[in-house]
Amino acid sequence: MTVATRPTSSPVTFCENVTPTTYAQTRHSLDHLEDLDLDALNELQSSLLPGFEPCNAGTTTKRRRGPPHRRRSQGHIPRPPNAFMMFRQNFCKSSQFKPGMTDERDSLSRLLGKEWRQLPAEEKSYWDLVARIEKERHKRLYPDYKFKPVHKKRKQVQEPAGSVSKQRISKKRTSPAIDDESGELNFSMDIAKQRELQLERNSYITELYKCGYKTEQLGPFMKRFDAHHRQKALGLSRRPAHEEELDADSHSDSATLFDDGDGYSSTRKLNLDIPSPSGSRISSPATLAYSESSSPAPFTLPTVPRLSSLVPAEGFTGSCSSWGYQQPRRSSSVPLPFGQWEDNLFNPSLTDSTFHSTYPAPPLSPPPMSIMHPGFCPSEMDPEYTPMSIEHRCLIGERRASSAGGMRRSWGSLSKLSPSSTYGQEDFSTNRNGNQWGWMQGTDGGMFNNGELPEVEPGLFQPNFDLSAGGLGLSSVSPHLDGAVSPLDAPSPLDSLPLSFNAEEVQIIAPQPVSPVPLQTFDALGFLDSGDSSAMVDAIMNAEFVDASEDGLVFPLEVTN
DNA sequence: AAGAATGAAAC
DNA sequence: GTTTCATTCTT
Repeated sequence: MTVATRPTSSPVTFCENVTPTTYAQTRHSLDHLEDLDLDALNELQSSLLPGFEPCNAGTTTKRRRGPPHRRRSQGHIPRPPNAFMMFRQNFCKSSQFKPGMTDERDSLSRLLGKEWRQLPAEEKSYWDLVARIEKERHKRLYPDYKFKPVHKKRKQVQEPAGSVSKQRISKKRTSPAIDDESGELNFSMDIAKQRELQLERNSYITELYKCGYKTEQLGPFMKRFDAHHRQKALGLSRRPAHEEELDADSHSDSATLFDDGDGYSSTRKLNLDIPSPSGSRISSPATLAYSESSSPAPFTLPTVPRLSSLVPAEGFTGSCSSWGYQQPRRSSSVPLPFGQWEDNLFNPSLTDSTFHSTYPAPPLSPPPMSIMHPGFCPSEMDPEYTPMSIEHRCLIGERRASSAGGMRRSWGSLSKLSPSSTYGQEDFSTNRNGNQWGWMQGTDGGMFNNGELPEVEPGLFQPNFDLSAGGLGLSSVSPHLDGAVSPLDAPSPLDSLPLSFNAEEVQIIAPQPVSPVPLQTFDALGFLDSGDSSAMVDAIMNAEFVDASEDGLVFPLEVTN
């Protein structure tokens, strides 16, 4: 476990230490690979690549069944891999990666592509060397090999002079995150700003990928991102919801970077994996993802600040009897639905004052980045949010709002909690000011022993996680951190609290593996598509209640009259 | 002859 | 879907 003295926002790369460390010892000049025989090459390669076995050139022996002309059994000889291929293969072989970490191959490829482009020159040259050796080995093993790609007949497309081939345009569109200056970001903004925004946009996309989102799921995220920044740049007041809907639906010339014709609409399709209304219990995929027996964690993600001691800041003269730090967390049960939430968030016709006090609702103005992600319900305490309708409640899934919305984990010192029959002395620690304090969880004031947080909350690693700092009973000093706050660069909560702390008492919890949370929608009855909300409400009200407190199953919506 | 386009390598 | 390189196609 790594212990640091200060929470940092040091960049956490997606795949640290992908390059074997032995490189340093073998950096001597290797200009004469051509002179080495196969044995020498094998030896050299094994010294460079841990786990290297001098089998056939190419790399692994087992290979997926390819097209007939490329079967090993047919005597096909694969090309020698290039540096990137070696890099990628090594990553997949290494303990960092296990099959199943990403559902989608291409997201891994994209991540690795980005990683490769950012790889320090020194590490790149390591992989160049490995690839060179591989090439030489290949030459020794198959002296007569010649790469003979089979060219398909290129179809002749006659274009009128001056027009641009469509093929050419689409060909260059490699990753949505790269080098695309077109799209919605192109409003009146100077070039430098645009570039900066583009970079921000790219890293946002990377964050999403890291958290397991798939390319086709990014549409709503980027839609909000673009809308938010366009608004910011133009300094406009709120843009009517229907206009945004129009933007999304009409594929006009204001296409976004993700608009491939069906970019946004694809996320509107419902992915049904939900409890049946009859109340049969179906385990949530999210629950599975959190369980220990599920597939291995995808990535090592950032660290979490953790306080072992809090004391009021010097000069703080607040009158509250309790103070602390609140960290909103997402419910650990199930993810929020995708797409529908986004698409309806701004629809003013979907408000309903009945649930004013209980449920989060669409914002009146462009949302802070923190709620541009489905998966985080803003606090009902926030004046920015208006009442929420039944429709909205359905949109957040068939759960009580309390479990759908962001929960808050608090810790700090509470005068109302003192050693008693409920909480024993062992539940408290004494800080250096002599104050007793303990951790609390949720809203019930339950405490954990001796300052230990019970578990690492996976939601902390979500890109949608909002590190807003709040003080218990200290609303005046709980700044809401607006803007794109990813766990990677969110300011330490320590920075925004009226607290001082002992540097040596601040620890970093070692990075914990976190499984990607499957994104799903929970439209049990399929009404969202039909738009028949009254039927939906009827059905939900008649649905059997499923008690699932233990294993985090989905609750039917609790309807209050 | 030079530049563009494309296949193949691993997963 | 990734990067790179060898080869082939096009101008």
